[in-house]
Formats: sequence, structure tokens, C-alpha cells
Amino acid sequence: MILSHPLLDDLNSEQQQAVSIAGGPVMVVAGAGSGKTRVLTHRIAYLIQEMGVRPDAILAITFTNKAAREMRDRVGELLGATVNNMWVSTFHSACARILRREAHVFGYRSNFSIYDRSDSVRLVKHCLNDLGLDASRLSPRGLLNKISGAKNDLVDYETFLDRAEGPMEVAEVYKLYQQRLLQMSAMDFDDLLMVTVELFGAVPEVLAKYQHIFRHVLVDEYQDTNRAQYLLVRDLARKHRSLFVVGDSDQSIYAFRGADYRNFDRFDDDFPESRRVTLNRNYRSTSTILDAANEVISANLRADPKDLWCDQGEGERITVHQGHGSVREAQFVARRAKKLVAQGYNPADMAVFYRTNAQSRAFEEALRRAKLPYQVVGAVAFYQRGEVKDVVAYLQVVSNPDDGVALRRIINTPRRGIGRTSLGHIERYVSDQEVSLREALEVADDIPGISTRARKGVKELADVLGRIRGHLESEGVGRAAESAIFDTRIAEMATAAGGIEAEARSDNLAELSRVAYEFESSLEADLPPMERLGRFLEGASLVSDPDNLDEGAGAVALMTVHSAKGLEFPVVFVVGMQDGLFPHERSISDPDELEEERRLFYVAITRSMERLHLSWDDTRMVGGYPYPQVPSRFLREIPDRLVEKVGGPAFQPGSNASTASAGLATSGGAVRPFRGIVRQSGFEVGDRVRHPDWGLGRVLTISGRGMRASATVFFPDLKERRELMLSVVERVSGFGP
DNA sequence: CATAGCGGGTTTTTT
DNA sequence: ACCCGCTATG
Repeated sequence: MILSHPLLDDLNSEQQQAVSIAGGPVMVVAGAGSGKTRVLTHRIAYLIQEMGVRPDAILAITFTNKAAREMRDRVGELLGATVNNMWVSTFHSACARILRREAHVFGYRSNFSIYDRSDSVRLVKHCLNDLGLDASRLSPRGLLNKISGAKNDLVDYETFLDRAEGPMEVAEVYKLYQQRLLQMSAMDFDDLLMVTVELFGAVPEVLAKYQHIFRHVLVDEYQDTNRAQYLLVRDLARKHRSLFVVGDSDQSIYAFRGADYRNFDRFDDDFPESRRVTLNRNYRSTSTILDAANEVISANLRADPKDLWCDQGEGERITVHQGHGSVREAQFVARRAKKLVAQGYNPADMAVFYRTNAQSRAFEEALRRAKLPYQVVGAVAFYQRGEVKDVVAYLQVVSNPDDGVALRRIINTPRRGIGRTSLGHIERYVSDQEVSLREALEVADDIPGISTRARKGVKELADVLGRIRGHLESEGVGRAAESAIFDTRIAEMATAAGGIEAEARSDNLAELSRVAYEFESSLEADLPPMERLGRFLEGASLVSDPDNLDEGAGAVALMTVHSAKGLEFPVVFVVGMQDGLFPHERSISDPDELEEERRLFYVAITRSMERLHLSWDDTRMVGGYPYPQVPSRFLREIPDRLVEKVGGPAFQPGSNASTASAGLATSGGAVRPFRGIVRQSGFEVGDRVRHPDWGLGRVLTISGRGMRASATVFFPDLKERRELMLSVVERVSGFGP
């Protein structure tokens, strides 16, 4: 049945059904390219226009801030008016906003700081130090991952302690870390979610209040919600039961940060009256691309077959290119891109996806040489750059003087004579007197052992912070940022170091100042200065990589496959298609993780509309040494009829044997041990091994630790690679330079 | 107190 | 190859 209605006219019947369902919980299972964004925007417009819902009763969760902006605009266009007071944001932004108002219940101040990954790592290091634990033995990063994992599962440190999983040290660190965060009025990314859920659990009135406000909740990319996010949604929607979620479990790619596609099943349990609509018509890709995607994903035991179909025609075959060295792989991409531009494509129609950020360099270089404009999304993000973080840290301290991480960052940046010795005395005072760093600095003159120079430095710091605050209060955020750039002499410092970098640093600072002024003008006029600054800092903390993709830039986009989620491009290059890279070696030994890698590849493929180019490189540099590479197992999952092979004489369809030995031959004696792996397993890539049944073989990749290391080994006699535990093979000497 | 130089560890993906 | 923290030196 096709309904006739302005909001429904250009939708297919399944989309119409989803958009116009009367009420109650709805789950839309939306295959790749099936128009889920359309459905969401139309649904919101429909709620407002047809069901008389007030925009401020709607909470819509998107995966990026950019998607939120676009959704808001799109709804506005559909309704022919700008929509105000509708909450369209990411989980993290929405939680931050709620917590600004409510977190005082738990003792956080409303101006709490939001810590990114690197801030959190710093804090963990401090905690390790103060607990007298050895940071080189317990990696701060690793600890943070454990803490983060616990938080995503809503396990607080007390519960963590009770359960006493693993060594007590982790629990100790977790506890201190969390106490410090609270003392400093700071939250990490995971806290934003966890504390909100805890708040709803602990204070029923607060939950009731937000249930009342958000009578209608919509969630995009539902397959990537973690436990905290799931509970948040469930709690909010429990009362009015108007919950509309859209997702595709085959595109679930964030398990490493707690995402759980089983939230699909839980949805049915918690909302048994829910209705389900499946969208399986693809509007994005050619049938060639779609067939490849369907084949690849069907290799997953846990695939959720949606029988995607389309009528966009066959289009071009998928090219698979073998490069020889990353330079040539990148050259291939650049040349092909150039050719397509000559054929009428815009550089902005094209994107290069890779598994890891570290791969971007070669492609940047090649595109630069080909004189094609490009933009790298993510990688070393703007707000992560040293000089930018410094300025932001000053502003952060102005906003929240208890923010010890920010304060430690700027205390002697630029140098003002507060060196290790003085800082040591101050830190001792902090722990002895149990005061905050801010309080210690206020009485620095009375702390023994501090040099005159350092005392002066502390005073200078206080002065400059005062100045920034003054500018903020009289002239606003833009001027405050400028003050934090120039009055602190960070601008001077940025130029002074010289080199090509100097210019880039100055540009970054100029950009930061511009962004601050621009942000300022987007705020309501009656907001007090401190609150304006808080909003600015919050925005800076919560920008995501894809947020700064500029479609209007006319440039080829370079990004990780993760960042590419939700995007589409006429031409897509997926590069680095090698076993050990994609799928990543860390995932190969675990079937679940391997399936996640395959979903990731599925996401990559399904971004492309017209042309898909896959490429792999038969050598790879790790730590300065070349390593032989074999093509990704995923390439073999694409039927030959869809593929055209380009380049690489060694490439033989369906066989990795020739390429593996070719890779070894070309790198020859240059294959060297990767030190870290040697220490862990005693084996090296390139080692010859003997297996009781399969004979002699050569180690291609190693993953895992100690005696439990596993490897992919190529056995010439079998003409194939096998995965095995290294402990079951015997090493054979005689290989090497 | 600042800086240069060295040794050790290291990257998967991200809000 | 790169980043970080430690140490020796100015």
C-alpha cells in the first residue's frame, strides 16, 4: 500500500510503513544504503507535523555531531521551517548536557571538564605514580582500557573491587582514578554515559523529569550502542514507549569499545510490543558492489542476511590491484584518481579508506605529487595538536580551576621556571596536605624548597589566568582564546621553534582563535560568559573525526574505515588489503573479532556507489624493516566474476602461494626480526619452521604473547597458509641474512 | 632549571 | 620510525 502524503511520497512502502507507524517502539533493520537517514528525518518530521509532537519533546541520537547538524537541517527543510529546541545530538553530547544540570547530585560541579583519551592517560599515570606502582610494568593505556571496559558495562570501582577480577592493582588504580576525577570535577568519555545512567538509577525524580521531557526517543546506528547507552535509551523510553531505533547488525564495528549487537535482541525483550520493519532495497550501489558486499558478509556465521537488492545496474567491475611497496600502491591510487578526474569525477567524489591511521602517509604523499587536493579526516586531530591543547588547557583552567590535568599541562608551558624540583615540592605538598593543585599554588610562597624563580613563575601563571578570565568576562570566548594564545606567549613559542612546523603551528593557533570567535557568535546573547566558555570547551572535547570532513572542499577524503561509517562516495579505494592488516593481526586468532573485521570490510565496500578499487601491497614496512605480505582473505570472498585484476605479476587468482614467496623473495635478506615479537614468542617473521604433518614452512605473521603466540605460516608443499600455535612447531635454522 | 641525547617500548579501530 | 621518559651536562 502506497500512502499519499507530502512526507511519504518519495518513500518506498517499507520506508513509509516505518515513518508512519502510529506509536510505540519500532525497530528498523536498515541494510546498507537503504535510506535509513531518510527514514529517520522523515519520521521526526512526521511526528511533528502529523502527530502534533512538539520538537522539544524529541531526543534523536546520532553517531556524530555532523550527522546531528545535518539531521536537524533536513527536518527543517521537510517542514519548511527551522526547528528549535529539538535535541539532536550524540550520546555523549546529550549526556553532557543533562549532566551539566544534574551532576551536582554526585558532587560534580556544573563546569566539569571532559577528558579525552590523552588526558585520561595522564591521570592514570599520576595515579600509578602516587600508588607507587611501576608504570612501565602496568601500561597506563592498558589500565585505562580495562577501566573503560568496566565503565561501558556500568561496573563502578566498588563493584570492580568486589568482583576482584584479576590483580587488585587494576581495581586500586580504578578507584583512585575515579576519586581524582571527582575531586577535579572531571569526567572521561565513559563517565558521561555511566554517570548519567547511575543518575537515572539513583534519583527517580531526575529520570522522571527526562522521561517527561523526551516523550519520543530515536536512535541511529543502534547496532553500535554499548550497555550504558542501551540502558540510557531503555530507561528514558520505558514510560512513554515511543522509541524508534535504526540499525544494521552487519555494520556493528565498535565491539572494542563495548558495542554489543545483541542489544537488538534485548530490544525485543524489553519492548515485546515493538514492531519491526526491514529495509532491504539499496539505493546507493551498483549491483556489482552490492553482490560483493552480500558475498563477503555471508561468510560470517553471525551474519544477518537482508537480501539487499537494487536496480542501479551492474556498473563497473571491482578492481583488485597488487602494489609492490606502499609507494607504488599509493601511486596506483593517485593515478587512478587522476584518471577519474579526467573522466569528469570531482576529487570530492572519491575516498581512500584504510584500516589504521598510520597508513595515510603514503597516500597523502602520492596525492600531493599528483596535484590532487585531499583532506585527511581524523589522524592527528586539530584539538589533539600540542599547541592547540595548550591553549585549550588554559581556557579549561579558567573554566574549572580544579582541573588538575589541564593545570599540570600549563604550569610550566611556556617555560616559566617551575622545573622538576619545584613541581616535586608542590606535588608533595598536594599529597601531604590533601589539597588540590590549585590550592597548593595559591600558597606556593609558603611551601619550602621552591626557588625564587619558581615562585615568580607561579605568580606569572596566576596573572595570565586572571587576564584571560578578565577578557572572557568583558569580551567573551573569542577574545579569551586570543588572550590564551598571545598573553601566555604560546604564539611566540610556536614560532620560535622554527622549521616548517612553525608555520603549521601558527596556522593552528589562528584557526583556534577563529573557531572561538565563530562559536561565540552562534550562542544566545544572554548566556553568561563562563557558561559560554563551558559550551565552547565541551564542543572542543566532543568533536569526532568525521565531524571535520568538509564535502565542499573539493578534495579526495582519506580516512579509516571506522570513520567512514555512514558516509558514501561515488568512488572508493580500500587500500592495504593484506592479511595481518585487514583483517588486523590482533583479530585473526579470535573468531568473533575476525567477524567484526569482516563487518568492517562490509562497511567499507558498501560506502561505494559506482566504483570500488581494492588494493594490497606485497611488502610492508614495520619499524623500518620490510615484511612480506599476502593478500587479505577477504579478497578471496569476492566472486571472481565481479573482479578485474590490475598490476602485480605475482598475483594468481585464488592462491596466496606465489605472492607469499614473491614477497619473501623481494625483501630477501632484508627481512629482520621485529624486536617486540621476538621477546614475546621467541619466533620472528620470516623464520623457517617444521610442522610434523605439513613439513617446512615460513612464518608470515605472528600474533599473541609468550608461548601462546599464534602465527600464519606458509607451507610450500601444501601451497597454502595455515594458522597455528607457534608452540607446536619446531624452528629450523638456516634462514636469514 | 633547561636541553640534548639515549634507550626502551610501541599502534588497531574511537566517542 | 616515532614517542616518551630519564640522565648527563651547561
